Amino acid sequence: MAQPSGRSQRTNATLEEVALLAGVSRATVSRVVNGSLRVSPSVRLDVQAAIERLGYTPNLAARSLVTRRSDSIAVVITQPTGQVFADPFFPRLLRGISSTLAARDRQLILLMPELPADEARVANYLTAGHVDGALLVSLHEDDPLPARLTAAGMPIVLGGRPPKGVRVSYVDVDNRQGAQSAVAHLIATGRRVIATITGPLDTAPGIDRRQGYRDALAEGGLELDRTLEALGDFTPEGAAAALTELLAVHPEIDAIFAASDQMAITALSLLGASGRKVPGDVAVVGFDDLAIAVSTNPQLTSVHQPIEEMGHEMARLLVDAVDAPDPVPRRVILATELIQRASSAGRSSP
Amino acid sequence: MAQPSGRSQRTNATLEEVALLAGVSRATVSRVVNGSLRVSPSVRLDVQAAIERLGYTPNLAARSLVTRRSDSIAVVITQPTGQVFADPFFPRLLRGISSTLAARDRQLILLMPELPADEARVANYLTAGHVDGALLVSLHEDDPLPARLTAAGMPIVLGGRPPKGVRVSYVDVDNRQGAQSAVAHLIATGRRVIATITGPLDTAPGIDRRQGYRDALAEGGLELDRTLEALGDFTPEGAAAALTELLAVHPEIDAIFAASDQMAITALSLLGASGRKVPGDVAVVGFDDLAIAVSTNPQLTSVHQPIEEMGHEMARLLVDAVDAPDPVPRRVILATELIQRASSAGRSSP
DNA sequence: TTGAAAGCGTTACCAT
DNA sequence: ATGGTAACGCTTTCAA
Repeated sequence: MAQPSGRSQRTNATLEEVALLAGVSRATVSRVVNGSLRVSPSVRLDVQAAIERLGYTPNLAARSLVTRRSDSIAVVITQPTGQVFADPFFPRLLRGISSTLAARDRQLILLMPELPADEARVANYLTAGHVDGALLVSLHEDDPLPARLTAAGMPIVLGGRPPKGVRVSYVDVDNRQGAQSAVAHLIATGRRVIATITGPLDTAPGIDRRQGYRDALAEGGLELDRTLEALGDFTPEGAAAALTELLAVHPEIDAIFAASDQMAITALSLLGASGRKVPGDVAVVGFDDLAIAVSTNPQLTSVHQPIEEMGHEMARLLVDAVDAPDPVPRRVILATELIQRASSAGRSSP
Repeated sequence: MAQPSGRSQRTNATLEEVALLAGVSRATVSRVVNGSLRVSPSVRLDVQAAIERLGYTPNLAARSLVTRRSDSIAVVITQPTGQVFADPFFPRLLRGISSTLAARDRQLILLMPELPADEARVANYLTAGHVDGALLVSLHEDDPLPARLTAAGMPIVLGGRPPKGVRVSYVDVDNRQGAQSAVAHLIATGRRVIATITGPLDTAPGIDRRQGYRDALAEGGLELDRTLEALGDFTPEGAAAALTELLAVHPEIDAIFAASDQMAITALSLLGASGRKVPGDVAVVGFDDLAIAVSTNPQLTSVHQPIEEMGHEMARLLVDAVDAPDPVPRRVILATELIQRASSAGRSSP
């Protein structure tokens, strides 16, 4: 597995050396390091001084060998097609996860299987007990990983609603409510022929955002017209195709809710090309609230997702589960927020 | 350090159990696992069968304890202000790093210090010998980490040109050449009053891209006019301010090279708002080639960076250094590519 | 409250 | 080519 040669190693102080310097036994030093209460204050001070002096840091490998815990958590990002990466979702999620994990003294081990072959490797690695738990992000619909890990007794938390009837803990943003508020806003500002460009309908966000669209229509007393629902896939190409079709069938459209900013931006430019004014003729609302939303012309109204907080919650849930195993799956749904900008300004205000 | 309780653990097969089943000694099994040649084929087969049967996976902690290597690599992302994250740079870089590391059987440990306090923790963690080497990305100008790690004998590779006279291995994209090709293209298509919106000039990309702009001007026989160089900071706000100033002083501008797509997109919308046609009146070229470059109106010409390849090279360089220590710093500069789209179409071709 | 000693699972050296 | 046997650095009974 690892045949390459070794390398020069900073000789770190060991527990033994600290014990020697402090004039106590290894066991006592260990107790100090691990915050045991059964150590007299004076000895504790001596030991701490010795630790300080030697710059001692515990050898994680040795500790892990005996405790059978690694104090590290895997984050598994199973990139679907690779295309879904037009936004800085992962950096922000990772930042959220990372800061919470750091605060609780866990290492973040990042696994990004690309090929199906990698996935087997990953599953193997995880079940081999090298990590105490796993955070799973952007799973495909039929990914066997959650079931396998759960069966192996490994605590996991998913990012995003799990497919089917998989009973596991997860954290998600409220896609449905986010979409609902976006469309409700369009209705409130006088739009009546509201189309949507959906995400792929084999993904939870795609499904949930469309449902939010339908919810808002129903609540607003507008009739659901399936020909106003164009299937997109979060990509510019897909959005362009969907919108072209939409405009051909429904030239009277006065608002579009796109299930992603990427698609909304495409819509912005296509609408312009077709001679329609935004928001004069057609209002556009996106989903994601990417940074570029303020750079488009006009600036894009969009649904903001608390991505870092999602990371925080995922890490918190998992670490809690690792520290105190509990078979009951938890779920956390985070609220989204509609950020209103020029692309959906009411007709009264140009 | 870690006082919380343990947790249920999958009891993995051990070397001992495999040895028992295969009817050989632990040492022999170890040799098979590590691909030693000094094992007879028949025994090797027996052992492999036993491994398979038991689903044996080596205990990394135990291995690391004796070999004094962790077979894991840290990726340290010291996010500067947090704003610089308008593009999916990190996911792509991480993907590149991850795949190369996986291919060479190293674990990727991700460290994202946020506060200066975290940085101390990180430095400590790294020098404690828990990883075999570190990949450092997006350092601030005066970050002490490279020096500290190098002094501690830890192999490191930087992503991006190092500040000042720091002598370490690094991988960078050819920002200068990329900018040069962008501006050369503008000159070649008949533009004569070419402005630039720079990045922050205390960062390597900011400096290098401006230099590329100047190179192209010189090569094209155009005189350098510093009032055509507006200071930006990669953000929409900064770009807007810079461009407004620029247009006030030089209403005759017929091309803009923005040091980032984010800024180029802002320029696109501001130029439109000011009544100028792109590319009819003014050509615009960006840098990054973000996915949205194809969704803007008009589509944005931009300099493409091989980010995943950058990750590959970084990982490769580091793992090589870990396996075969060598004090000579290496550097790899990756070529960029100008992707021509509508925003810089020549005047002859509308 | 403290110390002695027994492992944890692996590698690597030394015999055979 | 194979096996026996020390380590590796730490935690954790068990005694004292």
